[in-house]
Formats: sequence, structure tokens, C-alpha cells
Amino acid sequence: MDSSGMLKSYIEKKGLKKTSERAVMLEIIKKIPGHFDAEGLLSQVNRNNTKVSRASVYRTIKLFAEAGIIKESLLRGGRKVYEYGPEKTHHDHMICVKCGKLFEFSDPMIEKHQEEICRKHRFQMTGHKLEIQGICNSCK
Amino acid sequence: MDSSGMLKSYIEKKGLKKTSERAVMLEIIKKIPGHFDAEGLLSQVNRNNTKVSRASVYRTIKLFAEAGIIKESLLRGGRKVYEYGPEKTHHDHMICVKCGKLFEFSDPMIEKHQEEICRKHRFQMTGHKLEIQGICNSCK
DNA sequence: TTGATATTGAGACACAGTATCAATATCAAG
DNA sequence: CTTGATATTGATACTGTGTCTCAATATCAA
Repeated sequence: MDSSGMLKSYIEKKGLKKTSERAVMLEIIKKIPGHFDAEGLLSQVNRNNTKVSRASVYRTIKLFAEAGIIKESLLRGGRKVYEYGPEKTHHDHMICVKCGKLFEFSDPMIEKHQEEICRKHRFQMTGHKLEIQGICNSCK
Repeated sequence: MDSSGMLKSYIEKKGLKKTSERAVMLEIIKKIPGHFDAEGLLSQVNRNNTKVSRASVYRTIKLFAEAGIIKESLLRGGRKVYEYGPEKTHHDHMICVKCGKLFEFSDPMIEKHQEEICRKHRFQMTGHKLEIQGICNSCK
């Protein structure tokens, strides 16, 4: 299912209502290639003719995350960072502490070990975040 | 070296000064068994006869972290969480999303895979954080 | 004892995010 | 189409976590 469908079914399931604000935000988020945060999205939404209030941007981001349309991917200096992509597979992040650039990676072996550990501790995993800090190749 | 020694040598190295506030905070932190945050420490410090201002608590926490006396271990709802223990080895966390309990674990295989990935990407790792969210055994 | 300077406390400030609430938009039922 | 119930919005006040400022004070070497 595409993200518009996901939003529609989430809205129906919860007895919510379709609004132009949500439609506008979804269209803009779809076009963002990488990561984004609430403030950045807010200014992008209000850059053009469209206009959505700060409160609604935050509310809608939360709604989209609950609907599975976007994912909260990490915290950057106390700021939540999201990314579009219901079809995207899970991945982890490397953050360069010098230039702040973000690199994605995924390692099935690490995932496997995590599952192993959870089994051992009888812990039912619902999600995880792995973040490696360091210095990237071009900053060395 | 114990934490008092670490503080002393860090202070000397940086040309800083010994103060009663720092001593008081170190004594209290030493007695905290698990994790703590700035606000919790602040109220603990000011509960008794001792008194340290909010600003100084935050400043001193930062100083202790730089001196290696405490470690920033994770972020919990936008709040930084620390733990005492210069001798403690690195470990990762499992957080129960129901009861909020925190479990520690460490897995050398995961660490190894992380190093492998960093080598592959020519990324010089300086630190990492792995956090598994889920439901703990007693909350199932 | 003195002088340089690191430190402190109090409070203002910064920032991300949430709560409040009256006005408005949506939508199902008639 | 109109109506009524209610979900949503925008404006703005507020919260929580942490930082900055700056005058007063404590520390320490000379």
C-alpha cells in the first residue's frame, strides 16, 4: 500500500477526518529525499502558498508516525529526526561528529545478534536504534 | 585510578579549581547505583543540608563526563541520562516500553560487526549507542 | 596578603515540543 | 442541502531541559 492509502485507512480506522493540512504535508514529505525534522518541515510547508500552523505540523508528524507513513529515525542534538518511507527497510546510522553528515547502513548479522540477545533475556523486541558516532572519511 | 583521583588530575591538567560543590556532587553520584539525570541529581543534592545551584549541577555533570567520571549513557524522552562508573565497561540498553525499566547487556559479537562496518566505510568510530525497545518478561 | 582568575548562584534566555481553547472544517444522518 | 456532532485548526501560552550572562565570591599561587 502506498502512503496515501495508509493515511486513508488509518484515518478511517481511528474515525478521524481528512483535511487539506494533512494532504499538503504528505505531499511535501513524499518529496523529501532524506531526513527531516519538524521545524524544517514547518518552514518548507509555509514557504509556498500553503500554510500550516506549527502546532498542526507537530501533531501531523506524530499522526504520520503512528500511521507508519514516516519513521522516527534518530535524535540529533535533542531534536527528533524523521524520514519518509513505509517501504524502506530498517537501517542504522553513522554520524560524523565533525561535519554532521549522516550515513546509513544495515547489517543483517548485527540484527541477528540482537534477536539472539532478546531471546536470551526473554525480551520481546519492538524496535531498536543503533547509532555510531565517529569521523567520516572526508573529515579525517 | 578512582574517581576522586580522576577528578583531581583532570582539574590539575586543565588549571581548574577544587570546590566544595564538585566534591559534594561526586560523593552523591558515587552512591547512586544505576542511572540518573540532571534534574534528579539536582533535587538529591539539595534534599539534605547541601546546596548547589541548577546551573552548577549542569556544569558539573558536563565536567565529570569530560573527566571520564560519569558516562552519558542514553537519551530518555529528550533527557540525558548518565551513570557513574569510570571502571565500567561499555554496554548497551534494552528499554521496556511498558514499565520503562532499563536492562543492560553487552555483546562482543555486535561490537565486532560494528568495527567491521566502520572499516568498510572508512569511518573512524569514536562511540556508539545501541538501544533496543520492547516488552520485558514481566510485562508480557 | 594580595591579585589573577575560576566558580558560583540567580535569573534570563533558547529551543523543541505540548496543552488550551475558541473558531472552523468535515462528514454522516435526516 | 441542512444540520448537528465532533475532529481539527491556529494562535498563543506554557513546559521541560538545558545554556548564557554577569556580578559576587572562592580558590590558589606568588
